This record gives sequence, C-alpha cells and structure tokens, in this order.
Amino acid sequence: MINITLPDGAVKSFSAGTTPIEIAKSISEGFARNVISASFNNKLVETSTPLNKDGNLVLYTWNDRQGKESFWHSTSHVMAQALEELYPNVKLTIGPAIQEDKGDGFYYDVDFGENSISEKDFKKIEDRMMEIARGKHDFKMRSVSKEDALSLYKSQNNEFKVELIENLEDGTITFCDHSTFTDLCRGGHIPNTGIIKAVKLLSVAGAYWRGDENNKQLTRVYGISFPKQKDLKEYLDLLEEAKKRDHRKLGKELELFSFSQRVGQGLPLWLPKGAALRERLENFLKDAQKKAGYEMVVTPHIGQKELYVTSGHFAKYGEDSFQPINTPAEGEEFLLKPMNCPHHCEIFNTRPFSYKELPKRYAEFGTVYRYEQSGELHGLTRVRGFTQDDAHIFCTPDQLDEEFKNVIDLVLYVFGSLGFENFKAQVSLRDPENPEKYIGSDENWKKAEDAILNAAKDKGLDYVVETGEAAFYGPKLDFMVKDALGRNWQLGTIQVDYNLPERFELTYKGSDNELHRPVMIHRAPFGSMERFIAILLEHTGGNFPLWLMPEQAIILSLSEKYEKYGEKVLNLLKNNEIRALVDYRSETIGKKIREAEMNKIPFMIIIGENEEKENKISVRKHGGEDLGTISVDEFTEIVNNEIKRTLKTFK
RNA sequence: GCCGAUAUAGCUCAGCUGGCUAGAGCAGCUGAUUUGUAAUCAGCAGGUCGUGGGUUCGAGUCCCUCUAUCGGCUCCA
Repeated sequence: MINITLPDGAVKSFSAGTTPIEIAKSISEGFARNVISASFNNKLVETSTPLNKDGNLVLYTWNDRQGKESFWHSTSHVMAQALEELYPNVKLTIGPAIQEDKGDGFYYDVDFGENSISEKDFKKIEDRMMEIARGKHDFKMRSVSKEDALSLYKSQNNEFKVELIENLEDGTITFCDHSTFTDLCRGGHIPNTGIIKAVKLLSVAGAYWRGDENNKQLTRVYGISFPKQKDLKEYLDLLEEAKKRDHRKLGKELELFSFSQRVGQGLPLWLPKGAALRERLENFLKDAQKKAGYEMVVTPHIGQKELYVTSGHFAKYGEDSFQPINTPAEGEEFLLKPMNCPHHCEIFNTRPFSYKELPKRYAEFGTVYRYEQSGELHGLTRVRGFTQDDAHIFCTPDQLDEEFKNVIDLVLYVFGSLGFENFKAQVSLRDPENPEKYIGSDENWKKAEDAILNAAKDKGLDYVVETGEAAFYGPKLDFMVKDALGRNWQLGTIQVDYNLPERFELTYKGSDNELHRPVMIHRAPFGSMERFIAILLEHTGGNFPLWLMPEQAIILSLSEKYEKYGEKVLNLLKNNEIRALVDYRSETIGKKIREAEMNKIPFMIIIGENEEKENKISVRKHGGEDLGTISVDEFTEIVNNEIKRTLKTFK
C-alpha cells in the first residue's frame, strides 16, 4: 500500500501501482472526467503513470494553468506528427507549452531544411491535426536507453535531438508515443488526443536553436488549442479586444503621437495632445521629486566619445550604436547621448562634496538615442529616441539602504497614481557563469546585489530573481507591467552602481577627513516617457485618469444659437481650472455626443434653451451616465473629487 | 540583424485567376438644416496603388531590390 497526500492535506491509502486517474475516480467520477494532467512530488507525471511510493499528488484540470500547459504541450506533439507527415524532411527540436508569463498556447521549433512554410499552409496542418486528435490516441511514456535514443535520432540525421540526448543521463531518457508518432519527451501529457477539440495555428517565426543567435535559425510554429470549440472563439475574440487597446492604434486615433518614414524609424513625433499629456506626467513626477529632495539638472544631447569610453558604455555598446559624429577638427568625435549617467557623474565632479551634503540627487528628463536593431522597434515601447525620467543619487555607503527604499516608495507612488496594480518586481542579478559581461569587482557586485535584495525584502515587495539580467555595471530592481496582449515590459527601474563612481573617480570628504567613493543609484520610475505612456494607453484604453486627460470636458451646444452661453460656461470652467473644448457646429446633438464619446472625453456638457434659462449645464459622463442638470460649481466639485480620488500627493 | 507576413485617398477597407477612366464608408470642403444624449441631407474635392527596376500587347494585380509596418527570435546601457 502507498499513502497519497492530496492538496487539501487528506491522506489516502491505495495499493501500489495505482494511477493518478484511478485516484481521481476514487474521489469522484465527474472530477476524474475533467482531470487531464497530474504532478507527483512536484514532478509532472502522466495520468496513467503507476505510483509506487508515498507522496503528494496534485490532479489538474483545464482550469489549472498546469492542466492547460499539459494540454498545449500535448497538442504540440500532435502538430509535430502532422508536420512530419506533411513535410517528410522536417527535423523536430523542442515543442513546449508557452510559459505563463509569456502567454498561452504552444510552439514547436523545427528545421524545415530546404522547405519553408507560411500562414497559407496552416489550414492543411490544422485539418490534419484535428484528424489525428479525433483518433483518440493515448499518450504513452516509455523509457529508452541512451544508446537506443541516440541511434534513433542519428538514423534520422536529427542533430538537434542528438545534442539534447547527449546532455541527458542514461536511465532518465523517456519517449512519448501516440498514434504512429514518437518524440523525445520528459512527460506531462493529457490522457489522449481526443480531448483536443479545437486547434488554431497562430504564426510562424524564426527562432535560434537554443536561443543563441550564433546557432542555426529554426522555424517556430505557434499555435493554441482548447477542449471546446467555444473556448477558441472566446480566445480569438479576446485577441480582437486587445487589438482595440493597442497603443499604436489609440495613439493615432487620439492624436497623441505619430511616426514618419522621412524622419526615420523608431523616432516618435509627439503631437500637441500627446505633448500635453507628457508634460502633465512630467510635472506630476517633478512635484513628487521636489518633495523627495531631488534637484533638476540639464545636460546636452551629445558628448565626447571619451566620456563614454570612460564610463565603459562605448566598449560595451559602441559598435552597435549611432556612430560618432565627426567635426571639422581632426580626430574630434561626439556621440549622441545614449544615457545620462556619465553626464550626471561629471556634474557631481564639478566641485568637492562633504559627506554632510550627501545624498545629492540629480534629476533630468533626459532624451537619449540608441540604435536599436530594426526588428526590435515596436510602437512607443521600443524606440531609437526616447526620454528617460532619469535621476542619479550619489550617497555614502551607509545611506544606500535608506535611499534605495525611498526610491522604491517613489516608484510605488507613481504606479499607484496611474493605476498600475498588477506589476511584477524583478531583481536582476549578474550571471556568475559569464563574468566577462560585467565590469567591476566581485566585492562591489556582492554589496550592490545584497543592497537591492535587502531593500526589496524590507519593503515587503513580492519579487522574482532573474540571474543574468543585470546591467553591465550593476544589478537592478525592475518593475514590469504587461501590455494588452500580455507581453511584459520593463517600466520603472532602480539600479545600484559602485562602478561608475570608480571610473569617474567620484569622491566626497568623510568625517575622517579622508576622501571616499560615493555609491550611485540610477533610477527612473516611469522608465521612459514613451514606453510608460504606451503601456498606460493599453491599460486605460485611452481613458486616462481625469487629472491626466488632455481634455476633461467638451461643451456641446444644441444649436449655434447657444454659442454665447457656451462661451460663458467655458470661461467659468477655465476659471475653475477645468480643461474644456467647445463644439458649436450646426450638427445634431447625437453626432456631437458620438464624436465626443469616440474621443474619450470624460464629460460632455450639453447646453440648450433650458440650461441657458436656468444658468446650468447638463452633464453626460463618457460611457453614457447622465449626471442631470447642475450648476458649473456643482460640476467643478464632481471633477475635483474625482481628481482627488486618483491623485494623491507624495508623502 | 534573422524568419514569416503586410503596404490602395487623412482613416478603415473593396478591387477574384493580369484587361474599360482604381471604388465605398467615415473624415474634409460648400450649401441646406438649428437640432435634447452614440452618425441630418445634398453636392464637391481627394489616389504617381510604399520606392526603384523587371516580365508582358497590357501590371494595383506576377517577379526582384529597397523602405516602412505587423507577429516572433536575438538584443534592450
């Protein structure tokens, strides 16, 4: 007998060799019908795997992410079978479910050799997949010796699988069979192909073998599958909805920003409304920064190449950057500013500082230029010219902890004021395997990494640690937010840096009358104005918090006759610091409301004979809610209350 | 940069396998209308079909180059 512990803590006894699906049946027949996957002692197993020892069993259904991932991974086997049948020379590599933080579905990386496929081929692949699925083939795991596994894939000339197997230990290698198909696989499948009721291939893309761009590029086929046809339809509808919140579409519709082929790719043009929005965001942060003891500085858009050689940025990024600007003078070279830190270091170097004066906090909305690879550009989230809400804090080592925590507070304040609640905090450490990617001593790296980890812990942040994601000069605490399609973007960032102070030979006089090295914190709560506004657009769908809205209200006259009264109302609103537009055109009120709705203006103020007579206004909220006929003062109070609700002042 | 796709009026799109003068709706302009909570009516104007080349009697349509954009990969100071 074996003792199986279930997630609710219950322990049940079964005879050795009982399978997860049999255990599910012992709980309830109905539940067992929904169980599609299982894990035993934190390891994925098949629902048909005989269990021979005591342990913890978790049974998954479609409602669990684990269940979905098994479902999708299993579908990738079915797709691989279809691809093998339709493209006889195809070589399979890996075919996992997509990781939760990267989205839904599955992919398979394959080498098509001479062939290539495009979206036009999807239909026939999907059709074949569904035929296979309807065959209700069981997924069956079997162990194979390393030798047998290698000889199978060597006979197929599949160097990718051979490489994978060579890195595995003999005795741990398993194959998964279903129908006529066999694949190297560590397990975690649904019981049989028949559960797959809907399949859709989504895209093809190039993907490098093992994620290394020096390796061969394979073809990655993305797809998704569901246990019900209806689920697929819902998923596709959701994608459609997400497209409506795409910041590129909204930015155009709301006339916030634009791009021009003539100006150049990745170089956004801010239109008047977008510029006003940016300015409002900047002022919001400037107010908070003033309270937090920052001082504004201004530095030029170019700097001598030597500046970036000193900082180490040139060695790291020089080749892949906008190339140096030459002047008529022999040998003189300038770079477009790719970051603000070196300039701020030189500001600190302007004069000697006493420890009594630290921390110094220099802030600048600094526009920088980076030559991103053309394929990486993406709307406003990845551009070649952008403005960082940058600041550098120069402090003594014992001030570091508190300063770092204060910056966390500032970032949380910014995120809170703009409604970003579902962010992910990520501590990015260096990759100990590849020390050549970083500058600075091990000792300083350790200090910097500990400082971040401690501050994140003390602040009670819910964070994940990613090794190998640090900047080359120091570790980071990043705040990631998802866009409409669920892709993660780094917005706020805080970095601890012991290296640039060394390179720029920054010093302050300590209480011991000796010179000491300050520690530097790089930080940007928004990250960049461009990316922040992009993600904000996708989160709000263009319905920004009222305090940020380019236009808060629009006066709609019932006819041209009420223009005079409209001007009076407009003046009152202006006096009350409400940003309002007017629409006196000879159009129907229905049309004016429709246009105001599409422009996402929060309040529509309708004026006609009744309002003029009573000296009031009729107010309709964006979305349709009728606030009735009220006075301008009453309206102002509504607006101010709404602003107060969303915009708290920084402590 | 790499893989795949796309590019027709300011916007959203139609234009099948090459064949009359490239169409529609919205936006714009002119006029009529003077309106009560998501589109009043009529008329007018608007396009070197992304760029450059090629195939063809004939190219928006087929082929190639380049540019930009979209979905990924890699990268992200």
